[in-house]
Amino acid sequence: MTATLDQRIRRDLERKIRSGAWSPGHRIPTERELIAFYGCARMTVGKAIAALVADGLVERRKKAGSFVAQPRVRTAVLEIPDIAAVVRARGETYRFDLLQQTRLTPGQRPDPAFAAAGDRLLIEGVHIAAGRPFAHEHRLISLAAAPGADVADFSGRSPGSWLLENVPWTTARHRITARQALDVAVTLGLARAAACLQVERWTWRQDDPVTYVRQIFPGDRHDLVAEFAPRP
Amino acid sequence: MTATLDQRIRRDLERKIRSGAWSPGHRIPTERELIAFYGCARMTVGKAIAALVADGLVERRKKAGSFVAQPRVRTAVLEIPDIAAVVRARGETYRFDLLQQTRLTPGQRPDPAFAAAGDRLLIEGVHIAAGRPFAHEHRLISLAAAPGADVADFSGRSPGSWLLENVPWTTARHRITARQALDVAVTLGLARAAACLQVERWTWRQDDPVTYVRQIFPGDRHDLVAEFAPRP
DNA sequence: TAGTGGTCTAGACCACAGC
DNA sequence: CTGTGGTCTAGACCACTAA
Repeated sequence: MTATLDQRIRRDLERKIRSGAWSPGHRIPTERELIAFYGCARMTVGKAIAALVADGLVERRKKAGSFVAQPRVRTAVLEIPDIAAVVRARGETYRFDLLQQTRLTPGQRPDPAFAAAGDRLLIEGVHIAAGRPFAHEHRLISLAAAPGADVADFSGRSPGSWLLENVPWTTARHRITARQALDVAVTLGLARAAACLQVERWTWRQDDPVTYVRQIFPGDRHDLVAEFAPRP
Repeated sequence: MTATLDQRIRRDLERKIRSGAWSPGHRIPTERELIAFYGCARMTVGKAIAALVADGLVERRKKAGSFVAQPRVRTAVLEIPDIAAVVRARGETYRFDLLQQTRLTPGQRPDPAFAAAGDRLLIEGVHIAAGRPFAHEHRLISLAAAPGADVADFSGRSPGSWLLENVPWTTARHRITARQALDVAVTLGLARAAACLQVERWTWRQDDPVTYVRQIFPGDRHDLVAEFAPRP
């Protein structure tokens, strides 16, 4: 009861939808009807309905009105946190073991996954949790987009956290697949056929590629959880 | 240039942030300063900034002001679409082969992953794309939450799409892991050690559990892509 | 305590899609 | 056409908190 007016209206409408009292396709009252019902300004009911639209509960069509949307398993919000933070949240010690750090010139070892112009830094390493391998990391960094990366010290500290602090705002794309350990089996201390979760991430600053990273987790030591829940 | 005023202001501010002109921690002008600059009402700049807050680009503190947020790889929006829709979008034929359909009474074969009261329906089947196995599905449905599921016909049609149409609004939680094919290897036509992507989904209506589903995809035939991009 | 964001009002005009 | 949502204005009061 201490919430703001638009939040209370929003919850009121959401309850009617989630309970099934208003089923999918049902036309909800017009903004002007809701104004009269709640005795408030139009902007206030508009804000409440806009939040429901953002959550996919309602669809709006001009002249026709606002309708309860068909439920769909559409999207989920996936947490892709920093590995060091995950490990420390478990109460385990964390460190990053650097296996390789090489500067590549444009022609050298082109990677189809990461087509940055100019020099790139190739980094390979292992995230260690409580003394045991937690994830293998293979990373390429564009030195044009991240100047200073070639003189940073990645023995002990993961390049991911360095980039987070030193390269400003980014856009990212993730790809999640399953694969066998194979060439990283020895590094991770697994059988070659062990199932692993592979997360790839491409990061841009404006339109320039900044970094590509491929992280491989033992399937039995890591999972990803995605929530799709209404906002409180 | 045809966008609305709040969108143009939002883009204007976002460009300053993403380009690095305003770096993380920088204090952006107050709403009242922006009003003067853009010559508009306070609600309009408020809407623009609220959108930036929703995207995690800006943090606001009363009395102190609004600041460019520290970039974090926080969350990504993951598409978890209907399997039938994915297959058909590829231009392949789709069907669902039912392997087992059993009604369970409360005491029978309790599943730690799905603790619904009352009778449950256990469904096991395979999603078939272009004649080849695409995913194995193991599902439990609470008959209290989804009445009618026990008389529905799931030979040919996936229970997921049936539920989507027949059970109103839901909340969902997803878990993504990697595993070997093992007991579903024969069904999917894979080696027992083949790496597979396993997606589990728990669904509630209000606070009542509706269904639990575990889908297993051959690692080389499926992936999940998550975008974290600014809104246009 | 003063300045900031947070919320709300009571209007207004417009574009658009159904009728 | 007419009603709907979409957007915007020019104010207002309040809660919070950093200075």
